[in-house]
Amino acid sequence: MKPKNEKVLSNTQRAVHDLRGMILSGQLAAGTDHLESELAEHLGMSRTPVREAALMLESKGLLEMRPRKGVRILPVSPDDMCEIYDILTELESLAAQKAAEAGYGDDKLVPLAQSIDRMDNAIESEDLESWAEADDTFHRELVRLGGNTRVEKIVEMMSDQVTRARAATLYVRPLPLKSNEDHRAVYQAIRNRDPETAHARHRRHRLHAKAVILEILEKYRFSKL
Amino acid sequence: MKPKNEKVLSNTQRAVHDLRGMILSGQLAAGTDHLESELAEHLGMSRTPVREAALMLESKGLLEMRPRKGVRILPVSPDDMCEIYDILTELESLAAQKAAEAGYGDDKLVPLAQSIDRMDNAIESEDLESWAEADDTFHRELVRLGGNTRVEKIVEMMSDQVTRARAATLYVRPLPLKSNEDHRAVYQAIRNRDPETAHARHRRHRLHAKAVILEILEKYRFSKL
DNA sequence: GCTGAATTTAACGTATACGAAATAAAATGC
DNA sequence: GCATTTTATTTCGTATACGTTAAATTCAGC
Repeated sequence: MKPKNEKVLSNTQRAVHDLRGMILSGQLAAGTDHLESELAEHLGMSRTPVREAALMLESKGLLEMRPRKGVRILPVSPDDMCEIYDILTELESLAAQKAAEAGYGDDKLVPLAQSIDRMDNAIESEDLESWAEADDTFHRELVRLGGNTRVEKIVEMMSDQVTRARAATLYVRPLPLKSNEDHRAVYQAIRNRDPETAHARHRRHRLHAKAVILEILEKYRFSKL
Repeated sequence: MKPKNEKVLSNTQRAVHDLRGMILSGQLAAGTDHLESELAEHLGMSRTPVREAALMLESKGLLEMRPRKGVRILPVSPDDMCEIYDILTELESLAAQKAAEAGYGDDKLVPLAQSIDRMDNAIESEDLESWAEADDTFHRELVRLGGNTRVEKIVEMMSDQVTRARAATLYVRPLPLKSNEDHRAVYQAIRNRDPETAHARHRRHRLHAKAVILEILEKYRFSKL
């Protein structure tokens, strides 16, 4: 049996996927400009699907289309980080609360528990890359359990915008030793169907994360990322 | 002197503006499908800018592009309303808190105060249309004072999605007599630079609004709007 | 040598064209 | 008369072409 998962993506979809990847990986660096025609050639398609993709990524906040200056990959300033972390704080805490209200059984919480374990292991072996990946999974899964599809979309959008910043600061941050305490507390609150605690604890977690990041940005004089 | 405000909008921008207007006004009804070519003809332009506009409105959640079924104007279900009100609750409360932290002088709060007065007058004369308009202004101004541009964008997006629903329920709702007490309390908390109260009070206000709306939708069996 | 006007160039915005894919319609076989 | 295959039609996805306009360059005048 051949896997029928070979979906036929349109060029526009491919362009969105590829451009997003190139932006998040830093291959298209923050602050740089790129002509539609260059991007089109690089992706092996005409300008039309590239423009459509750029329009979509523009409304996701990853880039900006400026007539005759090309497509600009948007940098993220400390002020932007501040805005984004404030939003993530509110919406993820809401998700934690809703997840606790939903009363999930342990089986539904397995991915959450697993990501916490993976973070423990990663810290043990000081593997920051896998820690970051597991942390992402935890947050994404938490939001998913919150059950608000719009919150999911918004959080994903915001996360995309800070991905480069996270990568840049990962190795100058203190080891997030205490961080998993929060994760566990949130997880337990959801298991115990305690919305108040889930909300409050996750909120605290995010506020702390924001403070840590902003301190780093200040200390290392990162003005654009 | 002729007003030089006659900006030259691109066709794509015009299409976004016009289509949004037609959707919010109900001229393009929720749940209906429209071919790109029809819309293009109606707007007096080719398919290219219409497609670009549709792409943008799709990422704003107003419509959905479905190959060969045309552009579908997205209806808003009670579940959607629930999601949206939850988000508005969190983000507007955050804005109220930040506005109070910012420590604005009375002069900066004039529009807020004015919109409250206009709501009073509107209720006095039972003019629901102007009440709704002033209420919108209050909320938009509050969010603006919050100073988080991303919150502004998101709230605007969510508001667009419920505009039709609000119009549909405006005349079957009880007169929002108590509502202005909340507005005043939030306003005073911002003046008094009391973030806690501003946040809590606005949150309460929004939670109540959500309950009212959902009750109406239930009572009148609105399943799509 | 510098400032401003004229010219050239380049990039975008958008119309148009066309092939591919999906749906609808028609025709064929049972 | 119904199911199935074939054909026709429609609509979209995307390449291409072109006029417009902003930016860059050249040139003229002081």
